[in-house]
Formats: sequence, structure tokens, C-alpha cells
Amino acid sequence: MLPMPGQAPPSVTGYALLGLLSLRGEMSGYGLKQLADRTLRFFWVAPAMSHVYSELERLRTAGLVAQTVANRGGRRLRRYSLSERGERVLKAWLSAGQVEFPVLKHEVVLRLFLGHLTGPDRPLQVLDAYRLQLNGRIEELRAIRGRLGTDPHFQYPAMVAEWGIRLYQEELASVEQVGSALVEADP
Amino acid sequence: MLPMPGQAPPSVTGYALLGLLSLRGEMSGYGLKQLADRTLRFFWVAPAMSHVYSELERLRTAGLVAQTVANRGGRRLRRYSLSERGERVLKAWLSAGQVEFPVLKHEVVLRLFLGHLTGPDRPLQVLDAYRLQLNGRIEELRAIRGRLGTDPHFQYPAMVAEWGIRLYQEELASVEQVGSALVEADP
DNA sequence: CACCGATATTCCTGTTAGGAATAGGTGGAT
DNA sequence: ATCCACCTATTCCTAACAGGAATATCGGTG
Repeated sequence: MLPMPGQAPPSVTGYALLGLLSLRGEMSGYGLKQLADRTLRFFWVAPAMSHVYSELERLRTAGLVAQTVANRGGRRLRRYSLSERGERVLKAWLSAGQVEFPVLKHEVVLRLFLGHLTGPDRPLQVLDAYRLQLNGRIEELRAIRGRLGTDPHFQYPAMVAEWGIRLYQEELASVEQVGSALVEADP
Repeated sequence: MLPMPGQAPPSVTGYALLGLLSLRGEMSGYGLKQLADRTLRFFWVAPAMSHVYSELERLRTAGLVAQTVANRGGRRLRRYSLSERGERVLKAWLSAGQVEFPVLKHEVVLRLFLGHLTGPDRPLQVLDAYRLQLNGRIEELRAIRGRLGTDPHFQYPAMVAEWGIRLYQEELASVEQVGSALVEADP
């Protein structure tokens, strides 16, 4: 028996896109993708282009985003914005529902986990490369944090940026610690 | 022009399953799923049953796992094990390739990010619930770490367990810090 | 021996990821 | 002015992944 899909609730990514629209107002699918790459990427996902468009279409069908179509030149430009209904639904989701424990897809740790197949040198190399990436990530986040300034409109994104900086600094410390353990475990 | 798929390399999850087989030897799809739920889940994914079986079938077709079929009673039991070719391919992957930066899907942070829609109280509630979940996770990992003991065969999994304990303890500290920031930001 | 829970496999559907193809617009160099 | 490179914008296609339901056997307990 089909559970009558009809109006399945948005996925978390759907809610996240609604949230971006609530922060920034009307924008194109492309613009939304750019924004997601600068924000959601750090704590959720960087949705694929195709994913953004298909999700917007689903949200539009559900009446959660409004679409305006303009013709600029020989070209059809669509802008999306949060509808009133969308805002209500988004707030309801934020205020309810049980929150999933974070999911981590951590290839560095996977390679450490399988260290018995390579010996400790390879995980050490991987950790070294990871250290560089982490420093880059921290710089990125510091730049973002700086741009957000003290504008109260962006106080929550600012907290998120600070959370990220802290997280990655702690990852650096973990890299050191695991590195020491690997060196000691060396035959 | 098609890039001649023919023999597409395994996905990271595919390699992870090969790695589990290398740690534990022959096992059923079901057993592999159980094992993944006790290991991979913490730093990669908990693959769905269907995903484990479809992945095993793909790996078998690619000659990376061997399948033995026994008839126990009226029942067909399949066991999977890492083939020699599979071990070579897995080691080659571990020794090469550029390592992706970790991906984090963190609903707690997403809700913090959208705090402008709810005000600070709701993120504070969410953080409280998260604190409980974190303590549970830490206990789980401590139990696993304990079971792994000092057996050198499991020294890398042990390092991973220790990494996880550290990570979640640091998350607890971040929860405290964000909590303070939220209380201060309260109007 | 009837039942329950763990083991084991298969199927089906929907969602997400990722890449490539297409095309108009904009700004700079020649 | 025109060509090119890059940015904006949308669409399409395929594979990976998630999740649940259906099925069936086995092992033990009351």
C-alpha cells in the first residue's frame, strides 16, 4: 500500500535551501548554488547544481518557494524566493523534530583505520597533507568570519564560522596526537 | 564520448568494505553490514543493507571479492572474502590518490546557522539535546576502545576509537562555548 | 512445538551526487 | 569591432546511496 506521498516533507537539504533564501532573499538557482558553496558547504553539503534545481522545483511544487520568470534578452531568467508558506514550514521544522546526530565522512580516518595494510608511513603522509588542507580551511573561515563583522543580521552565521574555526583547530591538534601515536607504533 | 566505463573503480564505500573484509576475513553480506554499523559508522557511513549487497555484487564482478556459496539446509548462504586482486587494488588505493577533505553533515550547526528565524532559545535547546547524544557516543566509543585492548592486530582501529573520543569531547567543549555566545547574544 | 529474535537475501522506489552539455552575457585584449 | 575567455544560468543523464518492505531459515526458550 502506498503511503500516499502527495506532499512529502522537504529533505534537510531542502530546508537548508529555504534557510538560505530567508537570509538573502530572491535569487537564481545558480546564485543559490554559489551561496551554498560559501556557507552550507562547511557544515552540511555543497549540493550539486542539478540537485539545487531539482530541489527548487520540488519546493516550488510544494508551494514553499515562489518563482518569478523574467525575459532578459533571448533568455529566460528565473528567480526564487521564500513564500510565506515556506517561511512558516521552515520555522516549524526548526522548532520541532528531533535532530540527527552529525554524520562524518572522513577519508583521512578511514585510511588510518586501514593502516594494517600499509604500515604507519602512509597514514603519516596522509595526515601531513591533511594538516595543509586544514590550515587552508581555517584561513577561509577566518576570512568569512572577518567579512561577517558584527552585523547582527549575520550573528548566527558568525557563530557558525567561529565554531568551524575551533573545530578545525582541534582537528589540527588531533592530527598531532595521532601522528605521535603512529610514530610510537612504528616497529 | 563515453570514457569506456567497463571497469569503473570502486567508490570509497567499496574500498571501505574491502578493508573490513581484510580485517575480518570471510563473512556474509549481513555480517558485513553488522560490522560496518560497529566501525564505519563512526567515521564514514552506515551503508544500507541493500547498499552492502549491491556493492558486494559490483566488487565481485570486478574480481575484487570472492564469493563462496554453501547450501545449508534449504538455504543458500553466500560468504564473501577479499580476493588477491582485491587486496592489491585496495593497497594501491590506500597508497595513492588524493584524499578528500572530510564532509560533515551537522544538523545542529545548520539549526544554529538559521537562528535568526527562531531566536537563541531554540538553538540552546538543540545544543542541550546534542550534549546528551555526545555523552552517549563517547561512552560507546570508550566501550569499543576497551574491547580492542592492546592487540596489535587492532592497533589502528584503536587509534581511530581514540580519535573519536577526543573529537566528541571537543564537540562538548564547543557546545559550551556556543551556548555562552547564545546567552550573551540574547536581547 | 509454537513462537521470537537473529541471520540472511532480495526487491523496489526515491533521493542525492556529479559531470557534462548547452547557451547567452560581459568584459578585456587586439 | 570582434574574438575569446570567463561568468551566469539551465538542463539532462547516470551512478551512488538511503530506506523500507517482503521473504525465509535458523536457533533457542517457554
